[in-house]
Amino acid sequence: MQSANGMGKKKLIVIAGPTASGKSSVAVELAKLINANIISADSMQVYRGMDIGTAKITKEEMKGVRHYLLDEFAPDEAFNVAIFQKLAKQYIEEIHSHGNVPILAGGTGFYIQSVAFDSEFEEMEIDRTLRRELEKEYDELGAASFHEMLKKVDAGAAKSIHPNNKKRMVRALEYFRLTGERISEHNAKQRAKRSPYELYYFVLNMDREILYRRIDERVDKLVEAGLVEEVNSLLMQGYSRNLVSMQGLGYKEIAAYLEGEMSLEEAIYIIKRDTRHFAKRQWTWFKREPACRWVDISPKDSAQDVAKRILDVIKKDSSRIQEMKTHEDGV
RNA sequence: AGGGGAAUAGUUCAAUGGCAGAGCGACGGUCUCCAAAACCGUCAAUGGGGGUUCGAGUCCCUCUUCCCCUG
Repeated sequence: MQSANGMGKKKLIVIAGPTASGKSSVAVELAKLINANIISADSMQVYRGMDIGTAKITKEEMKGVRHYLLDEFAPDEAFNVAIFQKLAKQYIEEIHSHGNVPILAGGTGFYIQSVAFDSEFEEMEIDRTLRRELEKEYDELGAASFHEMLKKVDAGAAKSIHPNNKKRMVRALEYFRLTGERISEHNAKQRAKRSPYELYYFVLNMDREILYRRIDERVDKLVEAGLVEEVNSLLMQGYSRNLVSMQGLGYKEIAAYLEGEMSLEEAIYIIKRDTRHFAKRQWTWFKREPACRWVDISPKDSAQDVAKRILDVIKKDSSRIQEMKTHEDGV
């Protein structure tokens, strides 16, 4: 019998948080405690050959815990939420079928949402042409006229999307043309969804000052570890600067440096700044997600400590759900 | 010490004597198929004192601070 509060549902643990908060190692420690497997929820770590810039977890750091969705794509392959969701759902099922618990770990809130709340995406692989056309139309008509056009078919979307936001303007109209449904209505429906999982959604949280310092330090370390060489090697292999994967933090800036557009110092400054901005956007995302539980950590806490604290919360919740279940059965 | 120059938002720069603006930043936010992307909003300044003028960031005097040159 399926009902609210996770009864009858399968467990899914999420370890999220801003970049450089220590998610990866906490996820590993937690996985060791409960015999779980980890699915990476990261839009950049799926790419092979992009290791240093994405601060990808190493074999040793995995400590024998199985990780999914790392290194699955070449840097010039298309990747997006829909693809992520499809694969992640497959892996979750596979992990459950082995009797293990899946941990979704990463910083891409949008991707986590798509799995944790099972967003619906239509099949639309083929339709790159329509999007191209709409993008062209947007450029030709200008933001204001395009906005008017959208308003005629989907007033709700037109109201909530800023005319300057080309990506979402185009997407909203594309969605309508493709499905005949308004994206504003679709989104409202999706937002009302409950998780199909017994969901434990944790967000690692750290003092802002401290996190920003960690980001600066990490960028310096990445450069020392050979970020420039990594980007150079990708370019030499023929991966173009305008690939989506090459828009990742650290990659576009170092590519610009290698092309002589800026000094290395400038590139490093920009990477640090933009990574801080990124962390801020991640916070904003998780803040508006009501399912999130914030785990305050300080740099002194070891990954094991944090993992234990998280496990305590899971146990408590889990036993409450169990109680409710037996109570319901007894009635 | 003498001579010259500068002083405007956290920072880099704007502003015929006529409503002090912009970029970067900091802060807040949006997000349901490019999301490490894309986009929006808010904050914040004329170094101190005097004068000229209907009106001074702008002109004059003075103090302070900084830069350059000479010694």
